[in-house]
Amino acid sequence: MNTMTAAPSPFSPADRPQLGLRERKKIKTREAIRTATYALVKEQGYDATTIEQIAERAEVSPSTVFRYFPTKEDIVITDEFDPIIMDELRARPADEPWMVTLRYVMHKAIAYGMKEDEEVSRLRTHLMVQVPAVRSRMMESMSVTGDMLCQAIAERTGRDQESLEVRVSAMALIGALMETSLYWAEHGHRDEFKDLMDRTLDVLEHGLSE
Amino acid sequence: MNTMTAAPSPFSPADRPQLGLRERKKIKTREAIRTATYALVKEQGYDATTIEQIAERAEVSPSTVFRYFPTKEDIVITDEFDPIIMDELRARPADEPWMVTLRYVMHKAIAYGMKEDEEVSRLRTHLMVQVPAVRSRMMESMSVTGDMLCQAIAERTGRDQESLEVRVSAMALIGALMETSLYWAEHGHRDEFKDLMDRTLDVLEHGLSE
DNA sequence: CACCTTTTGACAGCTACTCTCATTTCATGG
DNA sequence: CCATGAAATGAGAGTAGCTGTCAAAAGGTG
Repeated sequence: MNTMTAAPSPFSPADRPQLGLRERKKIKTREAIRTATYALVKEQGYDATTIEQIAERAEVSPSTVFRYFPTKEDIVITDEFDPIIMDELRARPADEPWMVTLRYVMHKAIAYGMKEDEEVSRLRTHLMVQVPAVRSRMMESMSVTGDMLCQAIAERTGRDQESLEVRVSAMALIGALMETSLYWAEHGHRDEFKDLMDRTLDVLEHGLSE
Repeated sequence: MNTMTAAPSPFSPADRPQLGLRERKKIKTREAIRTATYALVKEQGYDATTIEQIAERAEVSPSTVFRYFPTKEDIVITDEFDPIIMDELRARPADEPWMVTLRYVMHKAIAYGMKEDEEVSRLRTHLMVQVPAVRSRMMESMSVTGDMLCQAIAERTGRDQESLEVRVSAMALIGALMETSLYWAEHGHRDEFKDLMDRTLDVLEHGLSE
């Protein structure tokens, strides 16, 4: 479990005086690297942006960049949603139909993601479409979300978390969400993401038979 | 040249005299690289196997390896199924229920994949579980399959190939198949893959609502 | 055989990423 | 306030995947 503490963005380091100077600096460095990366990527594209450039603009050494993020892709694909989704899932009444819960939680997650920084959300999905490495890494990270979903589904339906059925359900859902994001980005973010999500959930709810 | 033994592909170069020497050599080189890779990976693992070693054993230069395969991962994740699946899909009567068609075609694809070389199939899925890069690349390549599936679904259901609904259906299916493969490998290939596939299709058919 | 095209190998170069080690920066107890 | 230990950083070397170029070799053709 990657409980790396430090819920990322919505709070600035100054808001948490209870943390030591060391911790606050770490958060600041993390944000500096991310900010530098987003800026450079917007200026010159993902591939043309090197770690060295990122390090330079963030005013750290290249070594430090790798200490904070295992890969270059990871710098752009923040996944802070997992714990939020999980909490929201658990907060719903246990007897609520699963699809209702899912729909509700997804709406919440979208709202959260948008509020944070819409432009960043767009850049991220844009990169998912354009840069295969980013898309791949995103899928990888979503499979972690998948494990989490398995747990949630198992809790709700009383089935075994490790059963094929549960795992397939989770992965089908992940794939569908992924494709929804891609669709949104490919169409220039013109649709309301929430509406697309609803249509996606409709498809999953009724099965692929028709 | 140590190939010629256990040719992975159902056709050996010698069987196709209609091709020029040039074409036959290319096929042979391709197979040599694959064979060398599989052997080395089995001996010392994926990460420990370098392109240089592969080139050496296949008796070609490293440059040539990259000419035949864009990435190291691609050497192990053959995807020759797409055209077969597509052909089989088109060969089914147009009024057959979609899920029946899908089930039939998947069975065919599995039978084909197994007959080819069971051990290679196992090694491949094993690598998918163990090596993230391979798993990622596999997903990437499956999204190509996804495009193809969109076309098939659109043809069958009369919907727009580019519609969100069709794309979500395809991607959910892909995700589910992926997870089924992983499940199979993680459980030591003990189950019959065909049975797992049936259970997966059951889940998709009835929707994730329950 | 001569000529053209395709394939190959050798090599140089870039960059993501890893590892090690010395230096600096923060935390803490006296 | 300082001394000691722990953590974070920077510098540098090294690995390996991957790209590009160019000349040599092999295959095809008249």
